[in-house]
Amino acid sequence: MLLRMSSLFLRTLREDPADAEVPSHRLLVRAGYVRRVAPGIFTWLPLGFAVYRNVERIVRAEMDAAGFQEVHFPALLPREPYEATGRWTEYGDNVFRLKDRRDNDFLLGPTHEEMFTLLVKGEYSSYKDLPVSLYQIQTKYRDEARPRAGILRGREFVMKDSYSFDVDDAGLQVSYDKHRDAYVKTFTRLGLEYVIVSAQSGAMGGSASEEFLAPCESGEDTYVRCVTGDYAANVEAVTTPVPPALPLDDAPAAHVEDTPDTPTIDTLVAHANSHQPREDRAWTAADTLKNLLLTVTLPDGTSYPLAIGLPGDRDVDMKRLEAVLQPGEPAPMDESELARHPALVKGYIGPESLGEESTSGIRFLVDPRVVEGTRWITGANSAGRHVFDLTMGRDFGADGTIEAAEILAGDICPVCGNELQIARGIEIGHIFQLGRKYAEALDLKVLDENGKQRVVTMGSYGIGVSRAVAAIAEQCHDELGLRWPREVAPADVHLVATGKDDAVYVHAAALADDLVAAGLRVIYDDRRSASPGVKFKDSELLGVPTIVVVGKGLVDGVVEVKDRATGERTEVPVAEARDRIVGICTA
RNA sequence: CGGGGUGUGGCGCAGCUUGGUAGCGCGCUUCGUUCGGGACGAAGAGGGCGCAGGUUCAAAUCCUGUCACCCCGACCA
Repeated sequence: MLLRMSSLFLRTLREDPADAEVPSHRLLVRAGYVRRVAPGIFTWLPLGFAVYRNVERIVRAEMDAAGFQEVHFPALLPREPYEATGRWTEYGDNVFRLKDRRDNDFLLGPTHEEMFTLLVKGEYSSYKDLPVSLYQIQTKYRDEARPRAGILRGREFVMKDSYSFDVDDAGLQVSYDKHRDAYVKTFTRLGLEYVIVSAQSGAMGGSASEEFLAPCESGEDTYVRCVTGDYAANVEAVTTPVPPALPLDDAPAAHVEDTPDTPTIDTLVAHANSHQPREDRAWTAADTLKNLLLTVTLPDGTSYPLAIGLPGDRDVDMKRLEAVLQPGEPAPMDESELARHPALVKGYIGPESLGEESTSGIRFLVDPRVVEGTRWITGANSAGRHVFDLTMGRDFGADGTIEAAEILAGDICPVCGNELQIARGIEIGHIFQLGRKYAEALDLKVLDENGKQRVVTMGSYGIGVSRAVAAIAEQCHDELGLRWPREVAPADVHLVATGKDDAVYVHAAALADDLVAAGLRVIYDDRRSASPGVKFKDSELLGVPTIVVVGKGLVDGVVEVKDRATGERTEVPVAEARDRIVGICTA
């Protein structure tokens, strides 16, 4: 493959595009790989499309190698299958909807669980046919409320989605593990640095779920990892280690105190330290118990009140809260609802007024850190007063625990007890055990060996193919431009001819042909009008891994070979150039 | 949906406060010089200022309305 810059459909930009913030977006536009056509919708230009195809090729190769079979659904889909699983309405504004000339409803597929389930249902009906895993590489459409970061979060994007079908949970686990292995191979080959984190399965339902995240500042997902490397999880899925219970008798008896002018946790702590000093150490915000009131709305429109108690040094993480309450949607309790619970004194709500057995009857869940024997400063259910040394298990109880507190750097690893770090990443893959949700909704069953109907259990596995291109760009660039890993790069060699000497161009063209004949993909900058500076800048911007310069060294019988990633440059005798370059590119 | 911001040649921007009929850089065309780190000179092509009303002798500039886009947040398999 030989691309001549003089005729290549490419225009690089000297300046950053005004609408690009993240590096991948900026560089992919500047280097002429993509162009925006509408918010979250992009055109791939020749070099960008070459990279995209390389990523797609690798993904496909690894799926095929794992024994998964490729199919291809339409992106334009009828309403009915999505109606059957309730997602026609559930997806809301996020799905692109349209009508045909007869006024029938259609949608542009945001995901294809229904279609795969129905496909298998239509073809298979025996346990002997299972397991089977099918996949497709498809353009997906989601009308994101706010597309952002260029290719990273678009409204049209390409995704590889796979689905496994098994008769039982053991089979599902095997299929899941096979996909996990295939993903590990795929992302490694793509040259991506990634972490595998435990995740919530989200609205898709199901149980076991892991995400592949590419660590990166621009990433939208926050995850934690243990300094020892034995634990990583999406913040939504982090579990808080439960501290050991303390003896109930060690704490002083609970006592109510007047605490004027303490509207915030900080002022309360200050007041406590000056008026009710603790015997062993100073009070901190972590010694206060704050009780939040929520109204949780269920999909059927009904709602119920919920109280959450957590240490005062932490806020509620709405994402975590929503994840655990799903499908319920939490919102702060409004004044009118609050007014219906006379036992609650706003600002001074204490645990004694909460709980299903209490006067309010409101379900009360506490943070896992609130274990038996812990003593708290908290509301006394009386304006202007707080209760001190209120001890869990002695003075109050709860209806259960809830993982809703924000995760902070330095929190304890649930596996080994070391500290957790917080980092951001791009979700490039997600695997999870769907279970029987879709099979049940769409009645996918097979006959087992006893002739009985069995609901099939499914797994669902996705790789963001177009997003992976951006993720690689995020991880592989420097201040000069992109630095593609060889296998996804748009070419192996970027051959630059400089100067005005015809001999240089004759020689460079011959070298380009030789390299192509040796099986390399070559971009040859044969432009006579561009200055050397422009050509060097462009070669660095485009990010092809090996840059070869034929120019002023030619009179001394050498060409220059540069490694884009390391910056290393070597002079190579002309006679050896071809073999040396081929060697580098095929190493 | 809430907050902030921006719409002016292909791209990046100035001009708007204090109305007078649009400018700069990059890119593009032609000629000449140049040729190892985004060359230089000269001559050009290309927009009527998001859109719709209004005020005015006169509107990119003022007023009203509207649309779009970007960023932060909410939302998001």
